[in-house]
Amino acid sequence: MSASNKKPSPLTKLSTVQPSGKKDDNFFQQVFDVVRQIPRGRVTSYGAIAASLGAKTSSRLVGYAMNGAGSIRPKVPAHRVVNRNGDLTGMHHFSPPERMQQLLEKEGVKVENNRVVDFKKKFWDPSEHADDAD
DNA sequence: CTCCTGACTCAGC
DNA sequence: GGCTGAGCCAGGA
Repeated sequence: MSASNKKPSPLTKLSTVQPSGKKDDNFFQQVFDVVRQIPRGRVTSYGAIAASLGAKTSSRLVGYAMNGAGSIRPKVPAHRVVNRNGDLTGMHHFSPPERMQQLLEKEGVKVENNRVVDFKKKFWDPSEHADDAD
């Protein structure tokens, strides 16, 4: 009933930025780190990752960072990262675009019409597990 | 150095 | 209900 699906998102400021004189690609590194923490059979959105990093406004950078996900090591489950609608926006960047859907389905995530089924159910909030790093 | 694009998202019309 | 513009940061031409 009622479809009042709002996302208040308290936004916990847990940004673990360490201005130790070394900033480099901290942002990208953090994104990869969070994505790697995504459990199997779960998915998350770019904005969620960006928000967990304290840069929800930089949701674009998350996607941009994933651009090199297939080139960095260890491998990053970029296929578990979709947009806020649960659409496989980045599927076109995979070797074969269908690879993303196959990987998701293989992990138990149903995908239909390039969209994650029950995305909200499979949604994995990095902010809730951000503390589980290391 | 300047301009533009990009796997996003929100607000406005 | 869909389209447009603006904001974000980084990298390439």
